[in-house]
Amino acid sequence: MKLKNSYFFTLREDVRDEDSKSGNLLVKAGFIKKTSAGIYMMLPLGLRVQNKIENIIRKHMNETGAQEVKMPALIASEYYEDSGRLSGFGPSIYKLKDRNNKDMVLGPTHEELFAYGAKSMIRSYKDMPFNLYQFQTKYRDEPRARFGLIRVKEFVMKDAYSFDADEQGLDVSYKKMFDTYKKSFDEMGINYRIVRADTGIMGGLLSEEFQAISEIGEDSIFYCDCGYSSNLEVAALKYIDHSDEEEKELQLVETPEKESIEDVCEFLNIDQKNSVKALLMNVDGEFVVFFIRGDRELNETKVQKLLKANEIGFADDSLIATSNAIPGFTGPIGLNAKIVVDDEVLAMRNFCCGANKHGYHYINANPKDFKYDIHGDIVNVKQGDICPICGKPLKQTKGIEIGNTFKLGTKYAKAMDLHYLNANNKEEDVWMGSYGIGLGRTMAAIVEQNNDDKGIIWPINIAPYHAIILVMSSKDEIQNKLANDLYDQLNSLGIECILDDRNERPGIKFNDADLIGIPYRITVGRGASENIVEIKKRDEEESKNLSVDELIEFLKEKING
RNA sequence: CGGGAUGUAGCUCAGCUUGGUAGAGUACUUGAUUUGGGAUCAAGGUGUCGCAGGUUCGAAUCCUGUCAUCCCGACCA
Repeated sequence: MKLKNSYFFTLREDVRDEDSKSGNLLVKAGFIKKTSAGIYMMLPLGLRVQNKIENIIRKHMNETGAQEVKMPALIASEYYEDSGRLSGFGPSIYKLKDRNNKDMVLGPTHEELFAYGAKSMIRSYKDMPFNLYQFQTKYRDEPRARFGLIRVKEFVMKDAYSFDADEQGLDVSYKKMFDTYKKSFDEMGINYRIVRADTGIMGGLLSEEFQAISEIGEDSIFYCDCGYSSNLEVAALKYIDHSDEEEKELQLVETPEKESIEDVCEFLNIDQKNSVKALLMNVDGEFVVFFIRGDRELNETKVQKLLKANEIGFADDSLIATSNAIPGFTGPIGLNAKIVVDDEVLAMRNFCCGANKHGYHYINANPKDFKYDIHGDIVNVKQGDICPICGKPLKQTKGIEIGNTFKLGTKYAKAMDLHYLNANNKEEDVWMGSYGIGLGRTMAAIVEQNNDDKGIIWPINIAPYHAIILVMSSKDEIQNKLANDLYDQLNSLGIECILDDRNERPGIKFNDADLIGIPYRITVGRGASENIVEIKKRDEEESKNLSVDELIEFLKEKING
């Protein structure tokens, strides 16, 4: 790309409506441009990066024998009705009607169509395994788009689907995709971590996420040196068992006007870890009171699973009034409501809790003092908790989910009637796996991880171009000729180049080169008459002067290996 | 959808409290001097002040509504 006559622009100042580092840098550097919230144009540089990411994934996918296809994005609603996900996705799915009033959707993900497609192929167990994938635009009406390309309403996803005759087969197919993802993200130079996650709307048996480590990540990740790694939403709590402690006598104490757990504990001079708090919740319209340790938070994902619930919110006054619960003073002892208690509470002894009497709490309460309906792990782990595998303290970080792998099992096969005949002439369900990578999100995550105050620093394998040649004085014949010759020569060697031949001052060219983050910068200036040019890596301070021949050898070595 | 904030030139913003008819920087055009880290001088073009209604002799400014965008929460690649 020669900049002089190209569609190329950069912005000097931060843009107002992009707060995330990556969003701001990608817009400033002219890789993307927003058209509305969560919807972006891919400009030439941005598209090149996305294509590089795509090609790395494609290469590794093809190596596994997976076959590339392309499904439509515009899909008749009936496919999603069959799987039950039309309602499952709720308002996140874009719905529209065609001229004949037929219900259509813009595909948010493609399990249904792939299952439908697979039906044409699968008759017998001999027809499997196989794996299909595509790069396709997905549409999701996100409740809130944010962070530039990280959470958007329209994005390109690589999605793959494996089809196997049984669970053992699925395990093999799954492992293949898992390894493919590792190879792909390694090649892109991403700092990521693989974590156990919730299966969510996808359903199925197992979900693992590839999380790019980043401050702005929307997911909390807990991990341990022993190899344990989990998303907060499913991270199991390893609590300390106090059940061997001697039980003291239950005692009612006055706690006037002390409603929050902080106030109560401070007033009674008790550690919050020795208290139990109540959460008065509305679970699909039913009043449920949860009891957890005073310093903990309820984990909605765990609750949804435990209670097989959809909607969880705080209970309003009318719902609370169906019981004898008193907000601020609710406790499990003598409470007439549906009670769900965290397992950790059952292992606590002599704790403080509400007395269901205005202005009073109990101290030295114990599990034997109350009844409950359901118990389970329903809280978030937090810093200071220990690893459920090895018992060492857990570490915490934040991640951007760039890829996800699911063992779906037979859920979609059952819903979509995807069956085959086994060796005994018996009909069986097909075992599916699904595997996604968000391309734009991956691009954004890489920018989040690779930048400085001057701009982006692309890893070489996904940089839009390998090198940028700056002509210091574009009116100088010798410099121009040298730069143009070099440009042609490098490109012919497979070293992708930008030639900055604009009639701009050096400072502008240096700054733009830094902003767009091209790995190698070649400056053609003073030394041009002696065939000497300067080369500098984007992420290093020092530059060095080389003859043109030396430069070509150097870059051939670095880039073509 | 709940909470907070912001909409004025291509971009970043001032002006609004106290109404009087539109500003700066940057970018852009032309010329000159410049040319190894965002030049200098001179001349020049640039706006439905987000939109709609209201108050007023008069609204960017006050009031009402509405739309858009960002941030904090529930969702996900």
